[in-house]
Amino acid sequence: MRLSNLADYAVVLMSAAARHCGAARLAEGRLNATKLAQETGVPLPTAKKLVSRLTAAGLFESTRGIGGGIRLARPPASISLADIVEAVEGPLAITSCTIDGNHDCLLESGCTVKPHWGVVNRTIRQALDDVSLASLSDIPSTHMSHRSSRTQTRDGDHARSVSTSLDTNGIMAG
Amino acid sequence: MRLSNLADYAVVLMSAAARHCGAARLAEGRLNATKLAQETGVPLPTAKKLVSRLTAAGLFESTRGIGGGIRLARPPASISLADIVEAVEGPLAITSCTIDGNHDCLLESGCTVKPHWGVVNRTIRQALDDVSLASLSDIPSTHMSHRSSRTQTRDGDHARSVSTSLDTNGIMAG
DNA sequence: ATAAATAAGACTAAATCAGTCTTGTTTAGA
DNA sequence: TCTAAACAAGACTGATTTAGTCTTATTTAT
Repeated sequence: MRLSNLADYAVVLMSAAARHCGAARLAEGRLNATKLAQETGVPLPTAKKLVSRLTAAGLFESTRGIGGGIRLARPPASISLADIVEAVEGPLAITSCTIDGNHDCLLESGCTVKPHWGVVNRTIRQALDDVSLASLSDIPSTHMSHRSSRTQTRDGDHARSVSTSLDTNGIMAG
Repeated sequence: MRLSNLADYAVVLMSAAARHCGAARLAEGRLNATKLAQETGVPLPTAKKLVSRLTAAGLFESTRGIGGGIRLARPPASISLADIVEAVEGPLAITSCTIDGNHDCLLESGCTVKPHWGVVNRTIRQALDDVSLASLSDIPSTHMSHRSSRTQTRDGDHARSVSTSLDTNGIMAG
């Protein structure tokens, strides 16, 4: 029930990208994976990989060659968390049985659980859809889900582990 | 962003248990992991493991010995999907930074993303909380998220792969 | 007191995920 | 026109997590 690290990184990366170029002022920055990695602290190779995926998914537009780079394909307001997560992790489904065409079910037609997954799934998707990239780039705070201050490669150790006293702004008080 | 197989199995298992004993008529059935495995098609060793975890989490009550078995610790109406998922997967948090006390964040205090995870997280938890075990045991249909009709062990091959034409009751039309 | 039945926990194997490296493509400059 | 530098894209390897199997410990009826 957790987001993969890759998806989390992707959100951070795109959030940074949104702050930078924002489809409007595209010629401004000549943004690329390296720059994003520097700013966010995401390891460069991982950033490159994610940029690839996000480009393939149509969230970034890339230009090759010596003057190349990337830019957001759409304005930040029209990109949601759901878009990003789905681009990195694939179809957004809680259980494999909620994926279309998956009929390898062992239970013989007496399953009482399946109908409910659809509801849960829609709710979760909605929650992710309601947060746009634009809103992500506004309020500054402290976060990133790197598990540890891992060894940076020679590509740059622009990020350092910070321990702030800001924590748990409200989780699972259920 | 998918539930682990184990968590999915756990839901199916408890749903079956709810149909059976239901804390009220507890003496009725002498339910145990083996019986649940038979009825649901979940592999026996896996069922045993899950029963252990669910018992440790306080959702099942177990009795050892020759006449032993398990039963729901609380009435089905007061057990939610969130309870089950949390029992199997641990704290319900979308990103590791939403877990209390996790401060291994690489980004140096300018993170604009974190504040939003709390909202998303609460929404998701609510969605899982809104579905009770009681409601799961009512409407029959077809489902289970086993990926394949895998080779059953000698313990029993009570389950067989069924392919119905029932699909996608509403996912990610978003 | 013994043996059978059961839950609990340790262990092994598989799958997935994260991260690194190499290759291919493009364009500026000589 | 050729060469070299910059960049994205994709293949590969290692590590972590997850799923599944097996063994051990505990309890009670006989």
